[in-house]
Amino acid sequence: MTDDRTANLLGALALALTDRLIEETETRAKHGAAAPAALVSIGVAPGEPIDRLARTLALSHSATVRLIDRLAADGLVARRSLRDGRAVGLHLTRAGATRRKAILEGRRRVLDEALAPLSAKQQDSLTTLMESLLGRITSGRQSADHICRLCDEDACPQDSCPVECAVSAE
Amino acid sequence: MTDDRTANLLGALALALTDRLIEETETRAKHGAAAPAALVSIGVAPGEPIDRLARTLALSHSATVRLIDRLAADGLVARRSLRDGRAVGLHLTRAGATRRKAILEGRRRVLDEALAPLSAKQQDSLTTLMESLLGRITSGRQSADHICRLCDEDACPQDSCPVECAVSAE
DNA sequence: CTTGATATATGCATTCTGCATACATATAAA
DNA sequence: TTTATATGTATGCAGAATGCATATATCAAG
Repeated sequence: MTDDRTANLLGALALALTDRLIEETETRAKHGAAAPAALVSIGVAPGEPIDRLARTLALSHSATVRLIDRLAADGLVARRSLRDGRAVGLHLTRAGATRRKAILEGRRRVLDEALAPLSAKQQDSLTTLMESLLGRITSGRQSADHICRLCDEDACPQDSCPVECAVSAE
Repeated sequence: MTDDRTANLLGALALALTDRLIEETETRAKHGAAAPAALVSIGVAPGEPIDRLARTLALSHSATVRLIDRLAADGLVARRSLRDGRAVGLHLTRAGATRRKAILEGRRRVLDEALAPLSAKQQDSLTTLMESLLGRITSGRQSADHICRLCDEDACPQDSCPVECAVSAE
């Protein structure tokens, strides 16, 4: 079985890091913690409909519509019509893309600061361990998208992402 | 500098784990994500005033008062008068203590499941690495209490907690 | 006993959310 | 074609959680 203390430290670390990540990204997009995730996710897959974004964010459809309303009012997101006349394709405006970049940079800064005390070698071992944990946590396409909703895709190409791999391996 | 991918994986892992931890603990206490943290924290330090809890939870004072109102209405928390007539001492009722236990067990289950793919040796290395990260993230008493707001104290005695140590070392 | 600080509580507004529903469009069946 | 059903979006409404400003009670110091 797993060690009491290891489990406890993992829980504290996850919570502490997420607090910082939310705080950092939320202030850059306003409209709650889902807003930065929306900007990042739309940037990864432009043109996707609201319905899909709702699942990635794990929000209800109506909450997502309202979120897009707010981001559109801020000039960060634009709705475009699709072949399918029912759906709308979501895109970032130029300002939205800039904001997205700032969000990812803020996130990166928080993570860099946390990782600072580790040597290169230690970072490598941590990476290996995290790959195992992330693979385990993932359960299906929807779960994967949700986990990676704030990820910087450039830093983690699809074929090297343990979350994506876990989905493919199913 | 830190590796792109390592940083990214850490962010994804923290977010994914916290999602699960919140989901698990929130359903057991209702009244939002702060409620389980309140029950856990009150259990660690019974008799503390609302003001102190507010800082641990990183909530405004009024929000904390309302949260305690709700938890008291559910019969989980009791206010007792203190020597200082202005303040109230917070305590868990019997039902509150039971609920707290369930919260910690749920949290533990989530963490155990995530750690399952690691061998004992790997868990040891992970522990060492996390000690460094947690020490780095901590900044003062208030920050430490906040980080540990959902921790199981039995699993992590004060003198072995890297967060506590970071505070003492200041 | 007065003044200022501290701790709690409350009125009010705001934000974010979900549910139920309405509406438009697509898809399939008759 | 017409009809029925499913899908995607939008909106009315209500509820939960929160913060700010403020009121009240108590303590501590002069």
